[in-house]
Amino acid sequence: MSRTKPVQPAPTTAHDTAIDVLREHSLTTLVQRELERQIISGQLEAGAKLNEAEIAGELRVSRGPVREAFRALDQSGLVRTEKNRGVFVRQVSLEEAYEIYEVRAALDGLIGRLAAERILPAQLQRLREIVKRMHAASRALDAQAYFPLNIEFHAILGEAAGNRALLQNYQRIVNELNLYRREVIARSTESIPASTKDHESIVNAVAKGDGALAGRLLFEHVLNGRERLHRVLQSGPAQRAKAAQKVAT
Amino acid sequence: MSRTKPVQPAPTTAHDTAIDVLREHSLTTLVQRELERQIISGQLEAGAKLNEAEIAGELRVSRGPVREAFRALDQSGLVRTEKNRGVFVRQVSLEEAYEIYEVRAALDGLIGRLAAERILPAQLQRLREIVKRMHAASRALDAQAYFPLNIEFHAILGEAAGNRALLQNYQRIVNELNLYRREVIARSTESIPASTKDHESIVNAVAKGDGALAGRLLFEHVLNGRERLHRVLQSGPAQRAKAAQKVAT
DNA sequence: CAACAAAATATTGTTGACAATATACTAAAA
DNA sequence: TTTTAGTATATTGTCAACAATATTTTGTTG
Repeated sequence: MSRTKPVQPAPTTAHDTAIDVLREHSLTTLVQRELERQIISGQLEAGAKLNEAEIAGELRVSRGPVREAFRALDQSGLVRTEKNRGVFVRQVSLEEAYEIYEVRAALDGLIGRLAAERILPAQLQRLREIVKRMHAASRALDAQAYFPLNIEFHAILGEAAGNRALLQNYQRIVNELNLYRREVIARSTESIPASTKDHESIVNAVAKGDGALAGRLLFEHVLNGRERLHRVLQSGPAQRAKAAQKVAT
Repeated sequence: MSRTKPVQPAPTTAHDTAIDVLREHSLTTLVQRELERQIISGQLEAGAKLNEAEIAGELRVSRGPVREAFRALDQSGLVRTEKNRGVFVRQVSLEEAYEIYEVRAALDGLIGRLAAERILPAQLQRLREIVKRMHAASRALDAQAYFPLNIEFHAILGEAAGNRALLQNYQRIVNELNLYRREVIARSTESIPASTKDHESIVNAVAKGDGALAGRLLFEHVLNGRERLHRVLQSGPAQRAKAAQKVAT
């Protein structure tokens, strides 16, 4: 917490911003964000039990704020609460993931539709550059380079849609899907070429201002991703390990 | 655990259920539900400040569970929190309502698409009956009878879609829209005939199993509703009061 | 009387303590 | 050895007190 370095003569902006952080955010918010980060990043893995006292101790706060953060995380679908037993990082089953994919498809479809109508030239330019880099990563079968591009691609589109309520719901859904750890497996290099083609078509539709087409393409893009996941999961443990290894490298 | 009541010879059902309620739900959950109910019903009106101590006193609990419930409600979009100032029933602006309508359209579109594929004969039968009653209410311009039918109609469709994740997100969105108090105004008798026609077309598409059509119709149905709202709001204070009165009666 | 300053009050933020429940452990019996 | 009952420990649920911050009231000054 104490960013105040006694050595430094001028406790200027650095100190002020630290104060501002505490002025704006309560301990509950800080705890919530930190746990969110740990869950999303996989640092806290699915199914893990969150011990109130332990977390409170690590973050140097009392159990109150931790419990409040738990309620928020529960509502946002990142953890599940069992009365008198504790809270656990949510495990998303295959069936749930399937359902969530459908919801994401609908929201992404809307994003495409709106983005095609409202996107700014600068944003379109960024999309084109990303697709270009995706092609390169695709040719090199470089998953490590591809996935951040994929995330950025959808982030730009979400932004371009210009609908805060939509973006908020979308983000929550995407977070939930990321809980489905096995999804990582699906992020094998196999799906990259097809996915890249999808992205290119989407950008073209958006560039044309064809909202209906862009919406449909994005809708199908998400469901295609779901099917790719399905196929990888059915390919058996051996291939799965292999696919996962490709990613891990 | 000890169900053995030395005094009572027959630990009756009423008592058992009360015990079960406390076994399953924490005070936080109870507070959350009660506040949800009051907000949705309008008993707590938009913008109202929620006083921790006051609510805790009314519900006979301490402030802890109330604060936890606040965090959950905040996350679900029903209240807004200002640090060191308190929590307030969320006020949804016209702009926000517009955005939320778009999200609802997308989700309702998905509901239509899925319901057309998965609906059960019994559910379809219920939909047909509702539409029949809607026609009656429409002819009589009976808003009081119409609106519950409308709610039930969409509830059945949501159920028929058979996607829990979807239904959950849908419900949250609808709750948020209900915070837009002025929406009530839009529920004037004027929109009933058009809305009824929409519903009839939707049922037909669902009955045919035409998911694409049902989805599109529901998507447009929601956006039509938004436009009807827009028109009523632009019709000026006089007409607005008149329209509201029609509903209130 | 208006505007400002300062005290008094009310409200939220945080903490630690206690109660209720679940889990882990130990020992006795089959 | 396995099972089970009972006990000890750990963890969650709830509460009340304290600290920090906002709001209101009061009083003073121009």
